[in-house]
Amino acid sequence: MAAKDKKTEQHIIDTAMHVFFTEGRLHATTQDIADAAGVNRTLIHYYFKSRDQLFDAVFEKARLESIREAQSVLGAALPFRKKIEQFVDVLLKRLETYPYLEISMTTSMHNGQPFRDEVPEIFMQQFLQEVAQEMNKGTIQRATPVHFIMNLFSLVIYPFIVKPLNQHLFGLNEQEYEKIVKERKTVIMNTLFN
Amino acid sequence: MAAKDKKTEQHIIDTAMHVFFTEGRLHATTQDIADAAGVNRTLIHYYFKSRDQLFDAVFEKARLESIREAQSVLGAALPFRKKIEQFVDVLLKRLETYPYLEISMTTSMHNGQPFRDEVPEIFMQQFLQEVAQEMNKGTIQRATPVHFIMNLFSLVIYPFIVKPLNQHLFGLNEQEYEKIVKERKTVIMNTLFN
DNA sequence: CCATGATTTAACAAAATTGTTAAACAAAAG
DNA sequence: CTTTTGTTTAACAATTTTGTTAAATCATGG
Repeated sequence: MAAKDKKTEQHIIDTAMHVFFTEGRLHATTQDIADAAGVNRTLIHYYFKSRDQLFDAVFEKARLESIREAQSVLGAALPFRKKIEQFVDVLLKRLETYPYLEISMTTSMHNGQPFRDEVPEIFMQQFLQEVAQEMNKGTIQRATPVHFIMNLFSLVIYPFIVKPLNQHLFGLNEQEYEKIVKERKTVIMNTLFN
Repeated sequence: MAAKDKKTEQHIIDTAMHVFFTEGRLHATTQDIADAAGVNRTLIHYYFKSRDQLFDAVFEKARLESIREAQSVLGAALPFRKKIEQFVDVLLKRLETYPYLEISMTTSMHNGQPFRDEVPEIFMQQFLQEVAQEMNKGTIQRATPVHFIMNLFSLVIYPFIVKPLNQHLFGLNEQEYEKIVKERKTVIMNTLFN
């Protein structure tokens, strides 16, 4: 039953990802996750020895997915602006699925969850060079290249993270916030490019 | 002893804010907080009936501080650009003290922590009008005014939130990240203004 | 100094959570 | 059909956490 094996194991991981990264319940119990997965709590210990090891599996999968996704766009052979546009799309789509992903991973890293792969990603180093070239062309603001990517991530991700806070601050209801979100991509592109 | 009274009560709140918003340990126990405050756990129940009520007090204080700070700058009679510059300074300073503030408040709001004051802030509505005027002048990108403030918050706050994630992604050590942070203000101003 | 409120100590009950074990049951593979 | 593997059930121990209580001690204002 190697097939079903992996299937259930992955189902538990996926459910945990949903609980952590979609619902933002980073300190959900093993029982919570078992319930959400429609599975007995004992089964979680059967596949993952402990809560910590389930965490490890979840974070490793999330990390790999994020990197693969970023790489597939940023590493592609595309005109720079087109590439950024696509990447914004990818990020926005992922945020709909996992609004709490970055926030959770950061919190966890801060509280001792280590990254398995401590090596910086190579594709990112390559992309940084591409950014530098673009700065020389004058299409984007001249600065240390990481700033461009920081700006990109910030502008896309942050408004999703603090949605409830923003709704209160600006006095926006659900629909009004939806409307703003729809405008975001254009605003972001205009902000990033000269 | 009304004086000492409030003193200790505030000390506990301040300590909790430190634990939550500086260290990012949002699910610290009452014992953790008592220890950090150098105080007996029973005393926490003496001042705050329950963990939840301590939470309420902490979040209410954080919220009021944030609003007061924002208001004092954004509500001041200053040229627009100068105002934004000052606000970036204020935000950056606050982030050094409480890097996990926004992230924590958002997570908590999502998990049921309600805002006492559900009324949107008036000063923000006024400031939004100021932003609209500035857009008409052409000094900043033309869009729905909230976008400008979203951009501002995003660009300043997000890189702090995901510092560990960014360090890994870009392969930056502590000093290198410090250097980037120092450059942030200029980059942000250049990004926000045409 | 003494009365009052602040703070600690100790001890405890109740609940929640994690982790373990053994037995039973289900389903699919050989 | 029988063995193996996946899954559930039940019961339990250990730990952590919250919340409560009563008594003792400390500090200070009147």
